[in-house]
Amino acid sequence: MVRPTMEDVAARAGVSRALVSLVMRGSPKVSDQRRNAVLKAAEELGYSPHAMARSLASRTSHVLGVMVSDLHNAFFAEVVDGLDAVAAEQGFDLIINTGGRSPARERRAVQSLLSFRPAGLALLSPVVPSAAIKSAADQTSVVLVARSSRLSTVDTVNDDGERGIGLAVDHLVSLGHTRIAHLDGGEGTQSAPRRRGYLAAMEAHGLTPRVVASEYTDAAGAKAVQALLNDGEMPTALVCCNDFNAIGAISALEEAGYRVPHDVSVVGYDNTSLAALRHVSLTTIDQPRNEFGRLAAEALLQRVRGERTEPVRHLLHPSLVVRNTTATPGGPR
Amino acid sequence: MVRPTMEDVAARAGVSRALVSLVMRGSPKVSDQRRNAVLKAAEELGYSPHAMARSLASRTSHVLGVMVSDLHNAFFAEVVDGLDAVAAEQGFDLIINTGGRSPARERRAVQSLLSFRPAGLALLSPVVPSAAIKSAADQTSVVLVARSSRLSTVDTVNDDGERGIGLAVDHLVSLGHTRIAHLDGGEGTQSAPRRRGYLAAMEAHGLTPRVVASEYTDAAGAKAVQALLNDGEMPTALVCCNDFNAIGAISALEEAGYRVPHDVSVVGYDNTSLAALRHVSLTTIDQPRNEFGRLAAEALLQRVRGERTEPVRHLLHPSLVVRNTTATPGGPR
DNA sequence: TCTATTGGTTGGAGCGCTCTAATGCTGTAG
DNA sequence: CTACAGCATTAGAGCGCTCCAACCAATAGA
Repeated sequence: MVRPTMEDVAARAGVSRALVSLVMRGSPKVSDQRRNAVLKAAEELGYSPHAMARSLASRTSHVLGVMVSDLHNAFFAEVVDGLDAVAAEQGFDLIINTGGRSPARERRAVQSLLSFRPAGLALLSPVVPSAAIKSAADQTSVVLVARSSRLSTVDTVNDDGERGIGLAVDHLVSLGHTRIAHLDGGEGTQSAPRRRGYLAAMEAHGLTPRVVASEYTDAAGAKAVQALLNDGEMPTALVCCNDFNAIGAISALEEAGYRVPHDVSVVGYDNTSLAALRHVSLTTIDQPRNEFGRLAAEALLQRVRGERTEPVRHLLHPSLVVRNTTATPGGPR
Repeated sequence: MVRPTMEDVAARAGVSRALVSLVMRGSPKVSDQRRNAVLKAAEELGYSPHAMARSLASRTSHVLGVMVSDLHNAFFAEVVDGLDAVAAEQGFDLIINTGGRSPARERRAVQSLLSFRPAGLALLSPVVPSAAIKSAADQTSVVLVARSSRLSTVDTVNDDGERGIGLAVDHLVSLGHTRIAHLDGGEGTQSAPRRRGYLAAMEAHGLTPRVVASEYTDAAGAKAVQALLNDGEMPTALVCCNDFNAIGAISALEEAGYRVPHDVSVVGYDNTSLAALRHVSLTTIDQPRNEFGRLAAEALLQRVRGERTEPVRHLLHPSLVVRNTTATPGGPR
């Protein structure tokens, strides 16, 4: 378990430690003969370079830190895929961490990532206060994904939630719906733009909006439908704040004897893997998650390379994914 | 962006670097006066210790590496929660990484984790060949979660899949079912014990087993039901290899006009968050995922502390979660 | 022939920290 | 008044690596 060092490899290959260092970094200015000797010795000893010693000595880092606020949410898995693809392309490694949506734990997670002195830090939908983000940004380049910020030192990558909900409303209107309600995300991070988008789209179509208070869970979606039922008149279409909420809404509708989409159309938001299940087959709004990750990584790497110091604000276009929970009012023709 | 070092803090506090080091490590042998001066200086400078320099100098590590084979699967999120809880308790940090279920990428991920010289390494359901695991185990303590191994140098944490499926069969039999089929996981990691468990349980009850080839996806579950339909006689209950498979099976059953659980009962495996959705409400087998993580972390820390060198093999008891997809044959009374 | 030039190679300093051994400084006992 | 604990504090070496400047052929140009 005691691992060989460069010195050991150098001794075995009969060269200096500096030469081994050059070989390990793939320098061209090494004769083939020596290179092979070094590689052979390294192989025989099972040597692999010590990342920390390397970055300590070079005063540079080839590591990007990623704080995922919620590992349970597959949304972030795809963002990480995008980050990883770009990072790997450019010779960077990712180290990931999670805050479990608890500010305290998240703060610890960010501290822990910073203690590795990463070249950059991606915070995926962080819940820590803005001050904590600022202090991290004083120490390294920071990009925020799925959270906006006015800090001039951080980059951000978000989807255009206003536009996304607009797509949902347009789709329903084009099917002939006029009584379209919105199940609102309440305090959730992205619920404000989504609500704005709903109101704007309804107004643009000359329709009367109806916002029902709800939350980002399936239980909340079901509860909101109960409220709608008690209220009397059921709309012919529901635009939900996210997929979980939509699924809850659908099950409550079905329990109450409504058929989806025959009697009521339902649209979700996020295009989670859930929505694609044939048993669910939810019409929803897709966010380009992989692209989020790619752009976040690129933003970080641009700063690392010193190509840019101005903050960048990416606002990506969501898209509509039509499945089987929307139809013309009165049922599919 | 140029960060202060211990030297800077020492100068500001008017003490030596060694004393700052003692304060940072919470040593008791520092006078309160100096301690406060140091903490104040550190605070003012925004100093935080450099994890790599620290572990380089101390030749020890307070980091556990975690390789998650698939970040998209929420199963692992809970395992990570367990790992994190125990690690944090004992002053260890987690660094996570993912292999995206690709052996090549996974290998890179493990290499990257090893380059940080972690105190231990947890591999969650790795797909790399056993040789790669062995070579990692030569370099640090390794624990495998949701993958078994005969390597004498690694610990393992698994659920007893045989017993889990047994619980499902027992449950169905107690409801009065006799024609119970198993949708098999094919090449999947845990499908062999699950199949064995099914066969053993059926035999124990004196029933005729029926294994249908399938896979760990909802599409495969639906396809297996199609095969069953073409085959003629539909069983009254289905024990599926996992939750996704079960959901696919359910939707295919419903499309074919069967009611679940009225005509056919369905049991999943894994108790994913999916299963708990009211729209799905799937009877399934729960694995103690959080416990997986806790035990994995403890196994690692035992080795780190040198308390144990013999490998440990944890085989945890799964449990049955009854929801709304199982009932007496012919429908709930 | 002598000086540049080039390409391969090396020693040594130093990155930010920890750890050991040694230092200075009380206070108490002999 | 010396001796010796016992404690807080510090200097210095060293962790595994990178980087710089220096070095040493071997070749090219004058």
